[in-house]
Parts: sequence; C-alpha cells; structure tokens
Amino acid sequence: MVEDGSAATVDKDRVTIAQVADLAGVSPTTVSHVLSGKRLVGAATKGTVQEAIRQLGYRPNNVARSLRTNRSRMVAVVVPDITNPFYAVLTRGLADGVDKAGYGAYVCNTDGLSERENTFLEDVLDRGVDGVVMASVDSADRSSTGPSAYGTPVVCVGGAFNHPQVDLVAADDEVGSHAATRHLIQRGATRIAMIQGPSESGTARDDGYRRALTSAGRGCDPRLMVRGNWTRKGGRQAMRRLMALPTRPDAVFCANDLTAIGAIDVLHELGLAIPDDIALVGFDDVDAATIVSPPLTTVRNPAYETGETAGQLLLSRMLGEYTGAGRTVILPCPLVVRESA
Amino acid sequence: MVEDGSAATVDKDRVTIAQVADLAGVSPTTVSHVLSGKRLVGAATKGTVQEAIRQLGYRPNNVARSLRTNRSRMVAVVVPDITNPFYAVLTRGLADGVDKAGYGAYVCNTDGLSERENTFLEDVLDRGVDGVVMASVDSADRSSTGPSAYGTPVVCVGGAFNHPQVDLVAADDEVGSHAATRHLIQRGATRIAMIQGPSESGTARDDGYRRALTSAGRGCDPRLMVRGNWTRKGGRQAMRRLMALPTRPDAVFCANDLTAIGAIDVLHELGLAIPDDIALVGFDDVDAATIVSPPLTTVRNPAYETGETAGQLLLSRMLGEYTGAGRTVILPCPLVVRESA
DNA sequence: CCGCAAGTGCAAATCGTTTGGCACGTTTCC
DNA sequence: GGAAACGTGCCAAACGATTTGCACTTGCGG
Repeated sequence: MVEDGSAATVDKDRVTIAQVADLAGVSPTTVSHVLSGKRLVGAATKGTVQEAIRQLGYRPNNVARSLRTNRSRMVAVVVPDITNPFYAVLTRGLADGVDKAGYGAYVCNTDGLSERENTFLEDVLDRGVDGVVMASVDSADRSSTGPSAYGTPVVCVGGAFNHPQVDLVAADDEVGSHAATRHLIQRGATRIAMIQGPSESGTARDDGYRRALTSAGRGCDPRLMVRGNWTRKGGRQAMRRLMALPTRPDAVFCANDLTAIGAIDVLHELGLAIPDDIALVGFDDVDAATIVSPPLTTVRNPAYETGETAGQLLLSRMLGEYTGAGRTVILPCPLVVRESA
Repeated sequence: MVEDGSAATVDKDRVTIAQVADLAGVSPTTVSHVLSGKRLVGAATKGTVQEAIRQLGYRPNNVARSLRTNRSRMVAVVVPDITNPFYAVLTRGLADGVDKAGYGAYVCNTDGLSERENTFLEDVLDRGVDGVVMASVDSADRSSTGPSAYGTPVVCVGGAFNHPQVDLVAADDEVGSHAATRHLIQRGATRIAMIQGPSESGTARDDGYRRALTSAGRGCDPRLMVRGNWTRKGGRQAMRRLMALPTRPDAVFCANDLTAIGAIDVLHELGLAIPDDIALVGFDDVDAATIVSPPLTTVRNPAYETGETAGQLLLSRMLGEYTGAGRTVILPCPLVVRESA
C-alpha cells in the first residue's frame, strides 16, 4: 500500500474529476454520479471509475463543489475569546455536534467589540459558511444589519438577538441561582448575601437569588447585595465590603466562580473557616472550582451542551429540516455540591 | 444611512459582480479591477463603479474567488482539544497572528487520535486552506502520507514532523526546566526530587533537571525521580511515593502544573508548609497556578507566542516570501517566581 | 505622418464541480 | 407492434469571480 498513491502525487497539482473521467473512459458527469449516488450508474462502469479514483488518489475539490452547490459544510462560531474556558468548551460542543454531519468549525474572536463582531459576521458570510453561532452579542438590536442575511441560519447563545428567524440557546441562570440560594437556606444560613455581576448584565442570576429568598418567606436586605465585575479581584473587593458590615452574612452566593474565588481569598486572609464561618456558592463550575480549597460548591453552566444544541439547531435549519420562527431552548443548570457550602 | 442597504438586500440572493457591472454600465472586468487595483482604471469609471457597489451593497463571493485564485485566506489548526487551555491560547495566538493578513482560522479537535488527525488533515486540504498548523502530532513519521502535499505549507508545533519542508516551533523545555531546578538549588534545597511525565514523553524537561543538578556538582538520585502522568491525580500518587521515602526531599520540580497541584494536595493533607517544609515548582503556568495556595512558582509555557510565531512562519510561506527548508524556532520558557518556591 | 507607448476598457477563457435535459437502448405492458 | 417506462450515459450550462489578450484612443517623439 505504499506504491502508487504517495509517489504519484505531484506536489503542486491536484487531480481533477476530468482526469479520473479520462482514465476511466467515461464523462465527468458519470464520475460525479458514482461519487454522489444521485443517479444510477451501471455496476461495471462504477467499478472502473472507482478503480480510477483509487489509482489517481482523486479527492474532490471542495471549493469548486461549494461554489456549485452553494454549501460549504462549515459553520462559524464567533465568540469573545476562545481563551475563556466557557467559550472553549462551547466551541468544542458545537464542533462535536456538527462534526457527525460532516461540518467543520471556523472560529472568530471578537474580544467583545461589537465592531469586530460585525466585521467577522460579514467575513464569514462572504466566506460562505452554512451557519453561524453568535456567542458574542452585545444585545444591540442587530435586526437592521441583517443577521441571517443571505438566508444563512444564525443561532444565538446567551444574549438576545432581535430577529424573528434566529434561534436562541441559553442556560437557565434563574433556576440555577434559585437552587444555589435555596441550598444555602436549607443548610441553615440566616443572612445570605450575594455578590452580583456589574449592573448591565446577569440579572437572571439576581432574580433567582431574590425569588429563593422571598419564597422562603425572607426579605432581601439590599445591604447584602453588592456588585462585582465577574473577576477575581472584583470578588475580593466586594467581599471586603461585605465583611465590613456591622453584622456579617453567614453565606454568600457569588454570581460566578471567579468572583467566589476572590471571596475565598479574603476569607483566608481573615482566617475564617469555609463553610463553617461563612458558606460560599459560585456559578459556572469552571475547572478552578475543584482546585481551590475548599472545593467550591457551584452551579454548573452547561457550556458543552449549549454548544452542542446550538449545533443541532443550526443543523436542522441548514439541512432544511426546519424553517420556522426562532426557537428558544433553555438548558438546566444543576447545582453541584462540594465542600464550600 | 438606513434607507437603501438593508432594505434592498433580498434575503436569498447575493448581488454578483455582473449586476454591479450592469448598473455601472461597465464590464465585470472593470469592476474586478477597481476592486483589486491590479490595473489602472479611469477616475470617472472608478467613481461610477464604486457608487454602484455601494448602492447595491455588493460583497464579493469568496468561494468563487478562492476557486479562481486558488487561495482561501484560511488556515487550519489541528489540536488535540481546544478545551485544553494550552491549545486554546495557542489557537488564539495563531488567530491573532494571521488575522492582520486577513486570514481566518479553522479548528479541528483530534483528541490525540492519529486516525482523526489524518482525517482532518485531508479534510482541510480538500477544503483548500492555505496553510495548516499541526499541534497534534504523535511523532509518527508522516512523510509518507504527504504532509505538505499539494504544496500547502505546514508548520508543526511541539512534536517533530519528519519532512524537509515543514517548519517547527517549540518551547525550550530543557532550558526552562534547568532554570526551575537551578532556582531550587539557589534557594538552598539539598534534596531536589522531580515528578516526571510518563515515560514516552517530555524527556526535555527531565534533561534540564538533570543538567542543573550535575552542573551544580550534585548527582541525581534515581529514587528522587518518579513518574506522573500529567494529571492532578497522578501528581498526588507520585508525591505520596516521594513522601514515603526514608529521607524526604525538601523540594520537588513537577513536570507540569497539574502534577504540581496534585503534589500540593498531599502536602496539605500532611500538614506540611510550602515552601518552608517543601518547595515546589511546576511547569506551564496555567491559570490555576495563581489560584492554588500558595501561588505556584512555575515555568511559563509560551502558548500564545507559539501560536503567533507559527502563524508568522505560515504567512511567510503562504505569501511566498519564503520557500526553503524547514525552519525551527525555539521559544524561551521564563521562570515565574511566586510563593511556592 | 508614422510608429510606439501608455492608458483604458471588454470579450472570453478559466478554476473544478454539479445537474437539467437529451439520447439511446432495453424491457415491460397493453 | 407500439407506447410507456426505465436504465444508463453524456453534453453543456451553470456557479461567481479573476486574468489573459486584444482593441481602441491619445499623446508624443522622430
């Protein structure tokens, strides 16, 4: 199996369908048909053609194919930053989800800049991708810039995309936060604080926290709600403010894990025990949640599944199985209990 | 600026160069020339054409362009798993590196399976990418399967790729390990152990450790070298073996950070102080290195720069600026001193 | 006044596929 | 025996750009 294939392959020129046709003594049409199976081909001819293909090591040129068929079997995923584990995992889920159907993934990092976002969107449409998943939406009403222009399906992750035809997949932050807070309540915490995200975003997590408190018959003390900014440092600052209160909380729900890790930092500084003095719950279940000590109880943000179902929604549209109004799928966020609460 | 562009764009059909030519009253050739600037075009005609382009919202079809020019302005990066922070960062570096030149990145996850590796390699070549970076090589001699077949440039990351024309970029593990070990020596450690990787790989890190020891006039005790498997759990097991020794080491160099984190786990269990009882150095400088306590002294593995220079090597070949034998660039791995040593 | 070069535009070939329509031969069925 | 149906193959027209070669003006020097 070493003889012909590699040696015969010249470095520069790919073999075309015409050459195969010549060698097999048939027309390119016929070769195409044995390849695609779209039309009957006699057993004998089919054999000859396949032999010719094997012998020449023919591989169809996908660019030409895309031009003709107007489908590239590529999807684009535009994310703020592939370096962020959440988006990396999401991308992996998407890639796995569409891989079975023979689709590949093209990634774009926007750094959250809506300008780059638009640039990339245009770029990938020009490149002829069959679908795009936008995980980098700044909620700007994009209905004007034509999201699914050219009829390319778009599914949006997390944010809202104001367009009748785009699907949306998001995590159920509200329910997850509710579960986290309720868990703290059931553990016997009496003063449960929350370190929120910045004011523009993440209100669903706030809502879950509030609902858990009120449905347990407790009010929610505004002094126990302070803002972070999703970062570890922000978590530290917020936690310090909380600990400076006349009466300290005995549990803190943090809007994400990084924030919680910041909170852990100051608890360690202060020599307080987790969860005995203060219990802690995070959100996202990043890798670091198991590395920190004590291991962080948190809410799992289903990044992989998000990417995977985004892929499925996309596929159903790309294959023409579904052509309707935008669908919305909400994924559950299970609480994962470790040692911090 | 809301009037024409979006409203005129029908959802299904893109506008072609021919339509622009019609509207401007010129030939497609001329439109192409004003776009590419490859030939002089009279100022007046140029104006008319540009106006027509603007008015129709024309965007060139990249697939057609690729077919004709045989360049797609896409590179592929094939990695074991984009979920692994190292490869995520590497990918980001690559994407940033080629972005300036208008190239985009297509990613493939092989899970380290050389079968998938080959499948993807063929797939991306069929897709007509202009270059590929392989970060997932199992050292198998691939010269037979034609790495840079079809004349597509390939650059390889980390592993070795036995082909005269492929470039290689790798981190200087040996020097990094040497620096790490020397740092432990200078701190006054007398019995310095190492938790290695599994036997098949990573010998450069072992070498650096050994060289530091011998060049400091010390022998290296084989009992102080135990094997892990790159994981946290493996690190724990290896560390336990080390601590069961009749005379314990007073410092441990771990072949990667995860291993070091495992080592930290058992030190905490044993109630030993880091670095006072035992000093610890890792390798890679993953995010978790700053999260663990105490913050881990480690050797930075320059993932981003690796991807970026891989991109540059690729670019120089894709643009035809370089066409020669395979180049090799080795990137330094600086020691980053934190608190664990 | 001829010739040559530079400036400007277009027609047509090309890239490598897919696919609708036609043609021909063979059955099958009234 | 003729019509309808099918099986099998090829021709040629797309797909949407780029690029080669040619044609026609001008301007200018000799």
